[in-house]
Amino acid sequence: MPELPEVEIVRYGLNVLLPGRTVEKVEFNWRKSFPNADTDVNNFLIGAKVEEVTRRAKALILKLSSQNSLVTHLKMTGQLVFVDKKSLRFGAGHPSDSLIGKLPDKSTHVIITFKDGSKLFFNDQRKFGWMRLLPNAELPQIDFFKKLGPEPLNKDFTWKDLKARLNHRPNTKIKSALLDQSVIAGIGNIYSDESLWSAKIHPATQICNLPDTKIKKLYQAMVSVLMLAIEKGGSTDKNYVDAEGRRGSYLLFANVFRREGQVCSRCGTLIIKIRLAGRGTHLCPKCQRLV
DNA sequence: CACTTGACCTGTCCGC
DNA sequence: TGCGGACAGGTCAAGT
Repeated sequence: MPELPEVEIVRYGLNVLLPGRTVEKVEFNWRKSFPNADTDVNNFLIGAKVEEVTRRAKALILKLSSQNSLVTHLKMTGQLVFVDKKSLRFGAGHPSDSLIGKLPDKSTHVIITFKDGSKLFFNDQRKFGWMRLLPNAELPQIDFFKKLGPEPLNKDFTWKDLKARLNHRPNTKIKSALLDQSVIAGIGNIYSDESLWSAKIHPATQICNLPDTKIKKLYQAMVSVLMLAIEKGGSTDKNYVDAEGRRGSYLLFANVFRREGQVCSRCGTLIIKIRLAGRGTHLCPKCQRLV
């Protein structure tokens, strides 16, 4: 479930909390979550200082003083939550739905303890997520990063760039293309449905049937949907929380996602849910006509 | 090349 | 109350 806005919020939070802290201890209990943990942790993670937290697509990157990076992908149910020493000891003073004071729990797979006693928890109920320690120089070469398209919120990414990338796949349905990380990086199921509703485009529209005006609208919709989601703390369906264990409220503002059977806020027609690209897909059948 | 299906996992919900 | 099955959605690999 974490898509670009959620991962960006976690990045922002961690980048406030982690830089300057030195790793003292690493515990992990699920090998697939951290496949190269044995070989490199002692050499490049223990004793290293966190310098900066960055993001590419839906991946978080903790830059370390050891010239390595700890890369994390949250996939659908992953969480990366920081807890300071005081909260670890007392746990109190936080809202009842906050995770702080309740960690580790049964979904905790990795615990990083810093020299000052604070901890970073990697939780993942469904165990799809992963952490990997890689030399900085190798980051651009791993498959995951190599094939990614541009960041939609980069200032130099324009609607014409979007058009050029979409035109490489004229016969693809627009929703499939939005979900394809090699076309644009960071969009997932929630924000593709929301962007398409906002631009009044049916998710199954073939790209060759989209005039420039629609692609421009889609570009604008995508950017404003992503920015609104960041402003609202992201979308929490079940699992997503930020770097301090707080949930996001964007789904309260969603127009179609998980709103099948409710009325379209633009025209009053009932929102429907179909299956497309193997995913639940939500749309207004009147606003979003298939051409 | 476009598209679908299955795999990876667990928790929740629905119908019987 | 318990049980089986469908479903949730990010990514990759394999099949149509």
